[in-house]
Amino acid sequence: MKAGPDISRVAALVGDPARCNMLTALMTGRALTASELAQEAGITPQTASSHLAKLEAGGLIEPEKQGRHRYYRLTDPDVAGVLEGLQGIAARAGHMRVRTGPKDPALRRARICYDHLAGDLGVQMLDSMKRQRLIRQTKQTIELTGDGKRFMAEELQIDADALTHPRRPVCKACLDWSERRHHLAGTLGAALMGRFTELKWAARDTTPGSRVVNFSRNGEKRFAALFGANE
Amino acid sequence: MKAGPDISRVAALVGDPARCNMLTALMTGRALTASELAQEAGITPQTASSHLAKLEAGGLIEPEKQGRHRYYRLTDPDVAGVLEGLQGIAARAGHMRVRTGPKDPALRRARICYDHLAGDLGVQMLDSMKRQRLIRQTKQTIELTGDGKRFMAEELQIDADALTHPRRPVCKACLDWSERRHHLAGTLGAALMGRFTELKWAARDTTPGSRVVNFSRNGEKRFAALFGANE
DNA sequence: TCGATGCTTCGGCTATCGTCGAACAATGAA
DNA sequence: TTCATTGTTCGACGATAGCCGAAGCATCGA
Repeated sequence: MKAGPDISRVAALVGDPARCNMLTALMTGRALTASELAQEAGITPQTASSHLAKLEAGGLIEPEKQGRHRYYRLTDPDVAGVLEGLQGIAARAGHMRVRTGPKDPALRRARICYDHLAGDLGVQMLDSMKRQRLIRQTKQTIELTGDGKRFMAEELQIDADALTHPRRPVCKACLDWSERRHHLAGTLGAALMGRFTELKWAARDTTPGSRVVNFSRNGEKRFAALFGANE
Repeated sequence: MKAGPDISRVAALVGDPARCNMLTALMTGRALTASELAQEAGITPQTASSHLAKLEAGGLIEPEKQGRHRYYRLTDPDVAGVLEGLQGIAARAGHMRVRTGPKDPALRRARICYDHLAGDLGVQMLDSMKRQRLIRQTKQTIELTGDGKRFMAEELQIDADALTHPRRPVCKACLDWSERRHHLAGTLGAALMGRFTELKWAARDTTPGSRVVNFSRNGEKRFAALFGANE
């Protein structure tokens, strides 16, 4: 009947919200593990595994085994191109992001993305660090400047040199789910989140499975002093 | 919990086989009626009506009322672009729709892909143009060489400099459905197809909705003289 | 060797959505 | 008017596919 490539099968892969969240998370160009992607999509690892297998079979993503992790990345810049094209059409049709709505504003403000801070405050922190020249962002990589290392040591007692890891970058830009802008990931992002917790500036919500991060009144003040929007 | 420009909703629209058939049928650029599209998709008019309403709401197609008919067309060349991109990905993944078979050899030989020549002859033309160094293909882009511009002007009276378009490239490689190789798209591809039609070398099949392109005896000879396989 | 972690497979539940029959509305022609 | 054609709405059915709990591999570290 019809000849040609089966577009609909590929489109259907992108058509599922969970898979779509995974794909957009991968649009940074960086590879993410299966669990990270599951968290990004807000689903359990089992479900994610099923989705990832389908995306792989559809040629949209490629796996790379490293130890017991499975890193996935978009197979091709063309895939990202198509996703961008779809974004354009969706935007034009007014299908803009259904703001998670007042349903869970806390999740938009601050949440855990794997092990680091995401949401409005996460994005704000990365912005502020750039503005204060604590980090330098070149093409694809981010690294701490000398000022940045001093800042981490003096203000937050974080030894930047101790953060090197064989397979994980110290700094990494991670596309924010709700904000559509980058926040800081990598071992530094994780270390910062850990320090915030230790200092009792912030704590993960006690609801099991919740990714919300609650800042204390004092914590919010101290955070703003370091990474405030008006720095 | 979905955020982001809602690309999954748009993708899901394309993800249904019936709707996808309608969209590909519209890639000729021609407007088709609701019943024609229903037939093209192999579904009843009731079902088609529902699908068309969804596609319209999603901004993928636009209706135009004429008497008791409703003509639908793709809203935008960008939509066609995304569909082409999906074709490319699907083809790479080997998700071809099986029926390419000997079912319609004419369709495999020459057909319209949106507004340019596709099929065996389309692939052959691009190959020949490369061989004659009329175009230069770098990493991701294709462009006309000086020789190419002269060739277009002298042999086909096409002013290459007049083909620039704000949102569409002059040359673009488009993965061919049946051949699994590239043919020439972009404004140049469209201009060439237009010239072939004007010169009466080729004509679109008169069957409504058909994408077959019929070459005249003379047209085939002239085409072969310019883009023959043994050039 | 033992546990811990990351990921996958399996089975069953549920909800979504595509599908069509039937009836209805709108247009055009006799 | 009356009829034919085109397209839509409504209701119900059924298959597809997403989801998770539980269990099973695989890998790493000790």
